[in-house]
Amino acid sequence: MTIETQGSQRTEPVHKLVAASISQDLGFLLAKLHAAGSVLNNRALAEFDLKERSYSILILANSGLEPTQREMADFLSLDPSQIVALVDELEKRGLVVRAPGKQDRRAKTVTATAKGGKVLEQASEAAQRAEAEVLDGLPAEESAQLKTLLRKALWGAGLPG
Amino acid sequence: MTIETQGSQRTEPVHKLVAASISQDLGFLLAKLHAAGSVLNNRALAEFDLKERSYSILILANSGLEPTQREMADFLSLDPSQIVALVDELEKRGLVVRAPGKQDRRAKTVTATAKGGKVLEQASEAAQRAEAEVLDGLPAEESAQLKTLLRKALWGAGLPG
DNA sequence: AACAAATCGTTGACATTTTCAACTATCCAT
DNA sequence: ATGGATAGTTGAAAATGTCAACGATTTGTT
Repeated sequence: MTIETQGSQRTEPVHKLVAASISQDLGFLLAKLHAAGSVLNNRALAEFDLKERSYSILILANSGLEPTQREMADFLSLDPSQIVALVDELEKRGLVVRAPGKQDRRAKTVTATAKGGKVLEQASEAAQRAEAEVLDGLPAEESAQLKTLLRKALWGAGLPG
Repeated sequence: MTIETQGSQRTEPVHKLVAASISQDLGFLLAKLHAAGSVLNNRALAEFDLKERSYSILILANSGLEPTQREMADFLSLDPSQIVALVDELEKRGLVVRAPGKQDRRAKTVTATAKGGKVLEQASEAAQRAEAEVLDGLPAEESAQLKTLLRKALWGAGLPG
């Protein structure tokens, strides 16, 4: 507990091994920043009995897009069976409801309830703060740039926002 | 199979749900790009009987930094017990060797063998190609920028390279 | 020097997550 | 109408993650 920790820098103490070439590997960088972020995110969401997974389901349910479970599975890169469990729990808590798809009765659309919307509103703020903490090392402009580049890498030019 | 896919764009077909606000969430973006990359990475590394995990161990072992298992655990955000299993397997295959730490005999440093170096050399090329595929949607300059921003978010200004 | 507390690798138990194959109900194309 | 695909669900199996304990060693304190 010497004086070294002067700023509010959240960035990790620079590790001896950063010098290794793996620090140039995209997969590693993504995994590591994601790991760091997950800890903060889950900690922030725990207050609302949510985890990253259930939080993302809730966001989609509240988007107004009336997504089906299959669509959520594809979009979140999760197995459909995992969606079942996540939606089950959120539904049991009264945060979302399932409804049969209007064009396709096999499908079930998931929609947030009013209560779900309320919870999400608060949880979002907490998640925002967690994200800000992860991006503590970057000035605002570069944070925005990072996110833009990630979106572009995923979906190319035809981007929202 | 209409005409739409004109370029060599690897980027996913833009999903209906990109419009949801979760597409602005850093954690989600990291997870999703990481997931997409992992598939390609592991596919590329399978040829050498490596996965992302063992690959990263091998890189560190070959770095010349003589990392201990503990250092690797910290740096890779893995539990020390997982390192044991990974190093066990690589050692069994003759790609790395364990040696007692010189200052600290509790610790064990892990070093790549000549054979390990050879394998790594080839595996790296495959991983490079996989990474290029993931970044297909981004021009070279933006790819470099993305990686720089990730490093900066992780370790702040005191960066290598 | 002697002791206590902390650390490193390892093991094994336990929980969580992932992956996959079935099954029913429904849709779609012919 | 029939056959083949697809949505959701269930449950089992495999892989991963988490954690507490232990012997061997180091470090700090007296």
